[in-house]
Order: sequence, then C-alpha cells, then structure tokens
Amino acid sequence: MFAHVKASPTYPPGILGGLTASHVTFSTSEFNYRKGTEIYGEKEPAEYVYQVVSGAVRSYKLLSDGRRQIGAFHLVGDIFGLENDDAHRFTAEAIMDTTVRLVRRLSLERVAHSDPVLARNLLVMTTSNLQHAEDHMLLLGRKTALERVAAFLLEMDRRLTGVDVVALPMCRRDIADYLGLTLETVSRALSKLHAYGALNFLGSNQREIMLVDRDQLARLDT
Amino acid sequence: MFAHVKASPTYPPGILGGLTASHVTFSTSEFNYRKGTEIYGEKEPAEYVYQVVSGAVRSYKLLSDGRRQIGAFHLVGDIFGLENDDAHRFTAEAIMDTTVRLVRRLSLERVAHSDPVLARNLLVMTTSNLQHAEDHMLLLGRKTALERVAAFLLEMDRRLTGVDVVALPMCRRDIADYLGLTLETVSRALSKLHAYGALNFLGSNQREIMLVDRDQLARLDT
DNA sequence: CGGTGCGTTGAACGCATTCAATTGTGGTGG
DNA sequence: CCACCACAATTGAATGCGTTCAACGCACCG
Repeated sequence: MFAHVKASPTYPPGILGGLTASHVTFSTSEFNYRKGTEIYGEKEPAEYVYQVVSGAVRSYKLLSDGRRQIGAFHLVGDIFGLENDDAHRFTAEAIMDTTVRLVRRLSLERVAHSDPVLARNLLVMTTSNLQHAEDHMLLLGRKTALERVAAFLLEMDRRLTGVDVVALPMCRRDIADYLGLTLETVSRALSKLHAYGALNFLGSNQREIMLVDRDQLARLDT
Repeated sequence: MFAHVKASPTYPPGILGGLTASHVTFSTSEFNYRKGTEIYGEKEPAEYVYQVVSGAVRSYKLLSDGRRQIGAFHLVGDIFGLENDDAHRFTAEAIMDTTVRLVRRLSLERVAHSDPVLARNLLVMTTSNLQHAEDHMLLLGRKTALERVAAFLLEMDRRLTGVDVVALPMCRRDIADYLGLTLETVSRALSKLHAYGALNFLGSNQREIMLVDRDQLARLDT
C-alpha cells in the first residue's frame, strides 16, 4: 500500500494524549494517507485506534443507494476509530493528506482490564462521542438549513485552532453530508450569512471564512 | 386505560440487570410516574440511574422555540439516565404510567472505580447508546419519511416483547419528534404502509399494529 | 351529552432539493 | 505559455417532499 510507517518519537503525555494509562506505555506507529483514501471501512475488524497528527478525517455511513451521512469530522489531536465491538461502525477517509498515529486496540483493552485510569479514559472518550451524537441528532432532526450551517461554523470555529479565520479542510459536499443537506443548500446558506454580514470569505477557494459576527451565528443556532 | 404493557415477571441478573458488579449489591428503590410527568430535566444534576420496570419513557431535547427532538424511547428493562458528567443531557418523561427502579449514581461510580467488571459494563452500556445515536443520525440526516417510519416499526418490533403485534406506547407526535417529522407525515406514512399491505391496524386506537410484511419494511429501510 | 385528546385526511404552501448553467482555480501535457 | 480538463463552488429556475393549516371522525370521560 501507499502508506509508510515512522518510528514513534516523543509525544504528548500518555500514549495517544488523552488515552492515558497509569504506568504503561504503548507502542505506536504513524501512517500517512493521501487525500480521499480510506483508513478503515464500516464493519471491518477494528484492529487499531487512531489519532490525527495532521490533516483531517471524515467518518460516515452509507445507504445502499449511495446516500451518505457523515457522523463526525476528526481534526488534529482527535482520537477516532475507538470501538468496543470488534468491528468499525463507520468508514473513515482522509479528507486531505493526513498523518495518523495508531495503537493496537487489543493492547489498549488488555491494559484497561486492570487499569482503572485507562478504563476511565475510555469511558470518558466514548461519552464525549455520545454527547456529540446526541447534539447532532437535534440538529439533523429539528434545525433549519441556516441554523445547521451556523452551528457547523461555530463548531469548527471552536475546534479548529485558527485564531481568527476558520480554515475548513472539507468541501461543500462533505459539509452537506454532515448536516443532512445538499451542497447547494450549504452554499446558499453561506452566501446568505455573508449577505447578512455574519462572515467573510478570504482565500481564493472559499474555504477560509472569517466569522465577523459570532453572536448572530449563535442566535441562529438557537 | 390505553395500551397495556406486559408485566415483566422475572428480572435480569444483577442490580439493574446489565449493570452488574462483581461482589457488591446496590440499594435500589422504585418510583411511579404518572403519564406525562417529568422524571428529570435536561441539565439537572444526575443523581440517579434508572431502569424501566413497567411503562415507557421518552428522552428529548428542546430548542428555544419549542421544537423537540426525542433521542430515545426507553422500554421495559431499559436503563436510562446514565451520565458520566454531573448533569443530564436530556429531559426524561413518562409516556404512560410508569414504574422505574433507581440507584444512586455516586454509589455506582464509587464501586466502578475499583471494580473492573462494573466499569466494563458501564462502558458497554454507553457504547450501546452511542451505537443507537449513530444509526439514528443516518436516519435523521438521509432517510425519507417512509423509510424512517418503516425503520421505526422494525425497531419497535425488535424491542417490544409482543409476539405478533407491535403495541406502541407512544402517540403520533412522539413518533414524529423521534423521527424528525410531523405527526401528519407519520400518519400518512402509516396509512401508505397499510395500503401497501405491509401492516394492519388492530385496536380501537391505532397503536396496535400487526406487521404483515416485514420483508417489505426491511426493503424500505434500505 | 358536550368536551377533549388522538388520529386521519385534504389542500395549499414553502423550504430544501433537483436540474442546469456558469465561473474560477489548479494541474497536466502539448 | 496556453489549451485543456477535472474539480469545487455559486447561482438560477423548476420541482417535490414534507409541512402547515384546516376539517372531520372517533373513543373516552366528566
């Protein structure tokens, strides 16, 4: 395959930074994925747990006719692919050229069995995923297109490190499949927010967005 | 009265059936809620974990203008209200007259801290909630009204003990708020499925539904 | 009985989708 | 260097699915 491995140098505290165990260290390695390539597929055995070192990842489910629902975007620092079953429940793909660090799931499980700290961390991470999914159900079930896009921008603003500008790594179609809309509707909503004076476009591509009026966006988010 | 739920004669092993600890027993008590009453509210401190003994419960979030998204229905045997944060993330209400068993959350946490079996069970339960939410995101984001209602019927068919008939404890509005639709759309979809020969209505109220053609429903569910 | 809650059905509307055309950018090769 | 193509994004016009508004039927209950 295309991906090549690096030796694991020194990294934030803990194995996967957040997946901390008491007195153990795990062996990790790194992998590179080119834009658009699959990291793992839905229902494949969950052999590894991943952390984004650089780049961005989308996790999605497909219906038989190709309709796609992206459940989450994984940004730098995020851990993903953590399953307690044997199989992945999403397909994960690199949105752009991406480096991930990975650790064998079984080595985690083995340690967690006797290490309350790690076990606790696994629960906290799962809970945080659950919380995100619960909030997203409300968005998908009950919010309008404009509200969804506003919520999305605020989420990205919070999660992306960028100081003033939100530099989106994903295309309009990805945003649409995350928000349960079409790419045209996302585009129209962004244009409307631009007309409202809530945001400005910066780059040559339209993925760098300056949030001018966060209060207005927050009001739309309800 | 209205729909009657089968009393569950034997209770699963463990304190809250599924929330099993190694060598400990927790003190539990029971509580009755009349139809429509709140069990706990969103953002209230999460003092107890609950299990449905009889009846049914809805968990939902509200937007400021009253739009409601039901995240889950809790049926006989189900555990709900399990949070790892201090606060509940949903409001829980009795759909019909309901009896719940409850145990203090802190007593669980205390034991889980040193009991890997219980800790593991907490993780498994949280994961199962997460899995449900992930599937529901796909439904809310990408499925048509007919597909949603078909999926709902199959879910209830699987989870309700009833042999041949699905005896829904909830009204059309609850179903709608669970599926991200209006009650009229739910009603129309059910009528259409009836016309298709996929189901029959039984009781005087329209909540007892016999699934005649599960294959057809499953095909709609995609 | 009238009142209320629940469910169904019809008709009109509207938001988001679908279909389509256009623009701009980056990459590739002649 | 520019012609060419693929891809991303915007915008307009028409369509349609689900919503909104409204009327009605029915069971239950005081």
